[in-house]
Amino acid sequence: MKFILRHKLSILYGIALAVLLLVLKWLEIKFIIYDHSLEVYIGAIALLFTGLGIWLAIKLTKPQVQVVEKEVYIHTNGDFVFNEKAFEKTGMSKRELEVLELMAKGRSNQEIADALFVSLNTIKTHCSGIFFKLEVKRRTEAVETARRIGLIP
Amino acid sequence: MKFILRHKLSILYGIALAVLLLVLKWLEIKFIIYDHSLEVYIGAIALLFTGLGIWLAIKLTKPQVQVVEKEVYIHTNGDFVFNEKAFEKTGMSKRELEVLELMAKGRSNQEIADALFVSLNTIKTHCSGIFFKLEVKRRTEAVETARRIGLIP
DNA sequence: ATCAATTTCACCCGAAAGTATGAATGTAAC
DNA sequence: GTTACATTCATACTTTCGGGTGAAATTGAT
Repeated sequence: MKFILRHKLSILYGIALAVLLLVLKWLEIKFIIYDHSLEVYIGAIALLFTGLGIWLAIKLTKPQVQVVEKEVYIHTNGDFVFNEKAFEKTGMSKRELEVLELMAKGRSNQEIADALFVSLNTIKTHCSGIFFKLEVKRRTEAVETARRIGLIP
Repeated sequence: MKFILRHKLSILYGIALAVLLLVLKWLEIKFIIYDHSLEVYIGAIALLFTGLGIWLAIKLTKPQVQVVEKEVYIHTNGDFVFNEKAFEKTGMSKRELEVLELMAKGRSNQEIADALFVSLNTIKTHCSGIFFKLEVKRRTEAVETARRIGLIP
């Protein structure tokens, strides 16, 4: 079942191809066996596969994604308010947020590990998750982004 | 979310393998029908016109553009005032402040070097100076301290 | 119960950051 | 002119960070 779901597109293409081959065979019988002109057959093939090509191209070409940045101004009256919506949009976990907070305070991974009573490797894993979800490459960048979208003061 | 992160490469390998299998299957089909010259001819026609169809579709259809709106949060807490007194107390130079500002934006040393048209080593030297004068050990800590004492927004 | 996500941890490796030291400029002050 | 400091750059070395992978335990929801 999972296999079917996962290969939905491939299966669809496979079925389409099979149907096409059937049509081909049918055309062959109709035009060759009854000795009508070969050229009509070839023409039909050409037309059919031109259509297939067009269909394939339309189906398979990815639509170009144009990202339009919509600026959202947030008024902060000095006090920090946690942006719940932004947090959910990132898909970050509670633990990752904890790590992020300590990160923003300038703590090293080792210090964060000690503070949360877990191993250094665990913190590294959390960091990777944070960077991926915030779409950044470095911890300083992560802190900047997190501050901008209202995850940390 | 984490699943994708963890198996990014594996998924790519999977796709590559799938493509390879497809190619193999295609070759098989090609050689099975090899001994029927008419069918080879028909196949060539089919292939040719499929290509034509694809070409036509790509050439003639206007590129479909999918617009994705991305919200960019901007805090309008604009009441940042540079703390001149704190700045002088640190004994930092103008150049070091420049570096600090870029550092706070999450830039890497190399990126800062490129932005200021100096070498990476120079930036490292400046960083050392900044850390010494702010009495910190890491760049994230430096950013936190600088923000706290009012050197950067 | 089982399935997905979370949290935890480990290992390897390469890249980036940071330390230490020395040195060549340029510039402003004394 | 020399003293002091800012700016620039280099080399060598250590530490930290981050990517990629695999895996076990736990939790939460259906």
